[in-house]
Amino acid sequence: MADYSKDEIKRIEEKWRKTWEDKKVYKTTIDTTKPKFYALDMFPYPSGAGLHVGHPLGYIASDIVARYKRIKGFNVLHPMGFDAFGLPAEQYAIQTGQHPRITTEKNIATYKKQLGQIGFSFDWDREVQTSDPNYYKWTQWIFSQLFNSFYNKKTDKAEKIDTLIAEFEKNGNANISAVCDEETPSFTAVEWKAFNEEAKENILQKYRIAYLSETMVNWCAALGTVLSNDEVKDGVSERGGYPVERKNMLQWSMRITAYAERLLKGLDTIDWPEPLKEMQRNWIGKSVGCELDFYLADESLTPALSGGEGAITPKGGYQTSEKAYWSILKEFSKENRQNQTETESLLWEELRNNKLGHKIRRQHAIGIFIADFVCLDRRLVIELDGEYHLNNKEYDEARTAFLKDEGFSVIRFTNEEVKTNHTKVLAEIKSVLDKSPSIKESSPLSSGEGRGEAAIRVFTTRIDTIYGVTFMVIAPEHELVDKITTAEQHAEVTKYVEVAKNRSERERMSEVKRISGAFTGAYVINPFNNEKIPVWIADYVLAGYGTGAVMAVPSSDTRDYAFAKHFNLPIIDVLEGPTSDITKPNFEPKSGKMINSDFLNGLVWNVAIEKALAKVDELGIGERKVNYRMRDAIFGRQRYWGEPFPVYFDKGLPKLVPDGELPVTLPEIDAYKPTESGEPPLGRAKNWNYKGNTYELTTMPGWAGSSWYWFRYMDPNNTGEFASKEAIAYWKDVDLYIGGSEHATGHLLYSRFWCKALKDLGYVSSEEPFKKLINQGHIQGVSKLAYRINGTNKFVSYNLRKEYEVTPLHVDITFVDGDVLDIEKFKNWRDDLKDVELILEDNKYICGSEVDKMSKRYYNVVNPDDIVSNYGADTLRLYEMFLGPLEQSKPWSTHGIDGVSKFLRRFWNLFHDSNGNFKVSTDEPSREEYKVLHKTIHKVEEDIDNFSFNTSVSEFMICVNELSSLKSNKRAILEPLVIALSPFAPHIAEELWEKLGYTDTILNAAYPKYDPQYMVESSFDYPISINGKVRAKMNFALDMPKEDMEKIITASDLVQKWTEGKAPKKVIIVQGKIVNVVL
RNA sequence: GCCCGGGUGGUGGAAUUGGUAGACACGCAGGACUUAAAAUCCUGUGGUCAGUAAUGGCUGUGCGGGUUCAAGUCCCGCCCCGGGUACCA
Repeated sequence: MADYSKDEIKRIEEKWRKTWEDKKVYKTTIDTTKPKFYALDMFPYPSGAGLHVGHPLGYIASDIVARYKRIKGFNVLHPMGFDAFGLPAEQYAIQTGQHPRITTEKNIATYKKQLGQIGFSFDWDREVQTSDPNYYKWTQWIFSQLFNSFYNKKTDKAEKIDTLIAEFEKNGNANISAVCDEETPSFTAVEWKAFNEEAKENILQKYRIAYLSETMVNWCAALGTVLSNDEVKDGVSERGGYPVERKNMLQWSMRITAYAERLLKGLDTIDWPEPLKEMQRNWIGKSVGCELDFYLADESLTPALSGGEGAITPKGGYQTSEKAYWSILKEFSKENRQNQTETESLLWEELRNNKLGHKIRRQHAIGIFIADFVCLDRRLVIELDGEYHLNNKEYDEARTAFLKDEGFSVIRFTNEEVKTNHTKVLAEIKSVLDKSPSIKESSPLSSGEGRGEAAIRVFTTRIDTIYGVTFMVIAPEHELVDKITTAEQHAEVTKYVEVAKNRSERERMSEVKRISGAFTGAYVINPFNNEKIPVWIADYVLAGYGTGAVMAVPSSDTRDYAFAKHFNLPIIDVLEGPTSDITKPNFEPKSGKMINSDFLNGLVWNVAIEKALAKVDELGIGERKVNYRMRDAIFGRQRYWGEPFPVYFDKGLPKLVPDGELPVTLPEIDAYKPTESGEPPLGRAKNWNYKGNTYELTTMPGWAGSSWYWFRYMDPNNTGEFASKEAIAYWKDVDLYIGGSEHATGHLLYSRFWCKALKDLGYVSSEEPFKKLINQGHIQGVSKLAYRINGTNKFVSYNLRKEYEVTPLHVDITFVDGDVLDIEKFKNWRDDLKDVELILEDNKYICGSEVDKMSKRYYNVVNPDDIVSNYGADTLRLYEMFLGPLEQSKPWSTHGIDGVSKFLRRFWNLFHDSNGNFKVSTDEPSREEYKVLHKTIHKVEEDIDNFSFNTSVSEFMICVNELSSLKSNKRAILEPLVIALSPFAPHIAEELWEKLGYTDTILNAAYPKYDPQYMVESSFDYPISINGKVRAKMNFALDMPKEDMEKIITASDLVQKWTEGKAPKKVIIVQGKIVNVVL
């Protein structure tokens, strides 16, 4: 009676989804008696558009694997959740005032309803939402862990910052090998102890894995926030396509660069698609080379040594502070100058304006300290011991030691001395000054010691080509540009720097590569051959990579070549060989032997590099250096809808909210916009503070919550830990992860980073989070187009459009049947279409088609719900798998969905007689029937293991076709078959399983065992090919000796016909495969 | 430009270590059932030539070469499409 009709399908599927839910058949618990399997999908961001047919593609695949592994005896973890923080909900909030939480909750409800119709075996009790305070409590906690960690290069892992502080107290930072900012100053234990809290924290920020720093960020004014590098594509924001500019801001960052090497190496240990690994490798961008100094030629040094504003390096000029501290010290010294003590004022009046014949500066930063008075020319510091100094002997000693190190001598006077006897004080100062040598006279460049101070450092991976260097190029932003530019070139250089600065990133990228640059007038000396080479600036050299300076070798670098050609600079060949000529299209920069290269002549590139490196060492002008393209990840966003930081500011210093007081929940605010004063939206929150201290006002970026969520699924309701030790020990890592490749350099990189950091800190055991990863392809939408004749309200049918100037309009695909437009629906769609005139062909309006991203704005979204209501969930599941290989992108079309729908009906019919009554026979099946069954079991198993779901669906179809023609309805065949099909089409399988008399869910059945004995054949139909072309078939026993076969074949009519009686040259017999007769 | 993928019938796509190219499905054509349609079932279906037909020949996996008894699969040289990335020294 029960036909597998549309209504019946609906009844069956709804019945089972309800039963599964009621019985909680997907509930997963730790079971140490079974091996675990963790099948994970990339959790979705719940957008307002709901699910389209592209979303379930990966979910279906992972669900098949999850169900398959379960019936194979694994304890399967297969969860789902939502990446619920994000920009769209917030943009919507800005426009409408609706709280992003409400938008998000609504969207999640839609997603869950849609997902619930497809029969996924998700354990919804483990659902996570990143915007849930119970979840982001732990995101904040992880942030705190990273804030409290640094990267120890010796142990090659992250460690607690406390151990670093202990080391500072013991030995300063001299012996420490830790990842830190390049500009971190060195200090001794004594100095460390002398630092005030602020200075200490400033140092620690240079080591922390989560840290605050002044950095160049991608600022998107339209979105009112900064974006990470992976969120910027082609100079515009990935979301929305708004312009992005570079801007210096105080920002939270994550020191992912500390993990660059491990992130790179780890790729070799995981089973991911090669293109994706390649993307990560490129993103990390490791290049091995060396840094070396090119000294400025003598005439270029003059301005450098004149002192004053033209000083070339911090140590040689008036800017004697540590660069990293300059911004802080500057403020202090300014303040000090305004609040001078009486004694200081007194002395200053006598020292200023060269009164003693020497230029004296007051409150001047040297290194990390501020000296009261200093004469830079004579390297003398004059200190007054005020109240502060008097009470801190240790501090004074540390200062003196430090200043001596910097080459300064220090004389001290007490306040008393200055007040009571200042003539004597002045006389003493003058005599010391007069006695000290002027540094102008002892040029730092003539002694080996100071030489490095007047050099430009370059990074190169091709030190072997150093004899081909004919000029140097530095970035327009390079710090030495002002210092080395000669007076004659000053105007030109300044102009170029201005132009380069004002060209936005977008312009730089979209522009056709235009060669531009300017000569600075300065020269440097090639340390290998003492050649004098000019220094240019050009924007093809990036300030942010390497040292911001390159040694240009136009004969082996195409950019240098183009530059040299454009500005008519010399070119020296250093490579010889057929592919070593840069002007030829087959140029290969690493081919050929060195020429014109002195002691490197005749060597190949890699040998030459080693020799040249040895020379660099010998000269002491540089060292081997590994550079990474990857930058630290910006971690703050000026947005509302994200995780608040567990950070508050106490006297300007960032402090963590104690773990026990987490989460810091997102406050309610009146509008989701920046404040009038330009603070992030959180600045609007009323009475939102930590014990009176202001909280950090930015929120975490979208990737924060997704960088660890797979751990939370292991133990989602734990209130004491992000996941229990037991759960982490059991579930470990993800065995199969399915999702899109668009997350290659975002989510997938950050997740690996956090996983490694959590491992270093002892919280998890896996170095890599996702052992096996598959990128499902994108299902594209097929848009339908109508053609409006320009300047009219007429539309012309597809094939007639060529005769007019037309503009295509995306038409809602629900108005189109095949290619034919439903004119009525079209006209009623929008007001502006009410009165349009349609030019028809054959009385029809034919639409054009185009493959686009499936998106609301193209009106081409196909909803899985519609497919489910028309065909059922099982058909949707099978069809999406049958579409083609999982990894492949393809446009959606429902052509062929009838095929899988028909297959299910035929499968159903195997269990039913022509009246629709359930009827299976208990007779013993024939060998042939067994063969069909076992062939299917085997092939399907193999296909699932290879994630080749389309071919496994084919195999099921073949199986059903064969069983149908055998009219087989044997229980011994059908029962195992239902189990094998159940991962693909769980509803129909469960229904038939019940009809077969089982009361427990099919999920608890055991996968049928493949028995190869049914595959064993005694004979084989050999294709007989003559000269490689198959002409006939002959049946032979598989164990027949080749010689016997050859005799029969040679004697056969067929062969006789082709050989015309002559003996064949050769007969090749591949047992069980093919026979080839060669004439 | 560079780095990955990939090019197979009208369409989506199959093809272990080289071993019967086009599985499976859609579409199309013909037939059965039906008053009719839908549904279902059966048959055929790469192209081409010969033949009433059974059948047989030639040709065929982007293009041009090569290796091999045998090439969609391996090698060399090109063309085209998709994705990623971009002055990274």
